[in-house]
Amino acid sequence: MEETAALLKQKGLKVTPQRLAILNLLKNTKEHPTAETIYKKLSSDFPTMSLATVYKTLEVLKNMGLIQELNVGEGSFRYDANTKSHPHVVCISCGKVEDLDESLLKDVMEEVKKHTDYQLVEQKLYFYGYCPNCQHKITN
Amino acid sequence: MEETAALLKQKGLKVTPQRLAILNLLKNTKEHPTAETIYKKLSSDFPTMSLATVYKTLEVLKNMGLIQELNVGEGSFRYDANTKSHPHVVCISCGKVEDLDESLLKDVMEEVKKHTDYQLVEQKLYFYGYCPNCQHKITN
DNA sequence: GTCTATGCAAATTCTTTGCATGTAT
DNA sequence: ATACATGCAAAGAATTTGCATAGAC
Repeated sequence: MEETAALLKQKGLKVTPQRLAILNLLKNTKEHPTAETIYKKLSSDFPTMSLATVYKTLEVLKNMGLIQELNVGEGSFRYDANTKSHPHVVCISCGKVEDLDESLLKDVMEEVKKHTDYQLVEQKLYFYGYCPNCQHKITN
Repeated sequence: MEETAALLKQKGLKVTPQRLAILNLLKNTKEHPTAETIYKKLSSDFPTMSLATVYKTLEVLKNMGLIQELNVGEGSFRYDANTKSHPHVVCISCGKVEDLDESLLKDVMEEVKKHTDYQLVEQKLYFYGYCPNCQHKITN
């Protein structure tokens, strides 16, 4: 993943092992982890890394537009290397957070613009329900 | 507002001045206040009321389905006496949070169901942009 | 009178900050 | 060599909890 290093450099950021690890982790997961989760996952590779570094790094990456911060309604933030603002589905049984196809947005935005005189620039769409897995559990 | 007392009673809750005040405040505002805001607004009428009581009351009212909790992405929650899950617009200049017409939802949900195998039960839709007021400020 | 709600203070959780040291450039 | 990043510990904000007292029923 030399690509990740290039990304950081391009943004004028120093390339440190911690930054690489955090950004790569986010790029290679679909889990939308929290700062805490990231910290725990990396603590085997970086036993001395502090949670503060995770937060500082996430802040920097967010400001540089390399990641985005999600707020699913839990009281803590989740992070996503997909920076396009795309809709999410949250499983209300197991807590999993998944992406929804972004193609939804166009139609939705059209509709919304009819209903408001705000000049819209962004949106956050969260859908809640039972994932296929949890549907089975409940049925049984 | 004897109606509010009846609502509480009906849910098996004791009717206290604090609960009445909090629920009435939420019913009579379109501002989607935070716990802190509610606390401040009521502190003239209830100088001895504590913030913990506000939080406890909001928790109870939420669990009873009399209010809903919003998470606009600020790190603190807002509260709304309209318990139907309806979309919101947030002004990214002045921070105001307004309701959007709920009629939007039907079409949106139809569309979303085509894109996921989750069994959807709810959604939270937040749109961000500039309110008419702030649009003027920026233009000038 | 009983049982729940309140108010205070302390505790928790998530996140941010200050500062000395370490490290990428 | 310089400037920025890291790690630690302490501070901060939002929220929750424990417990004695007060108040609703």
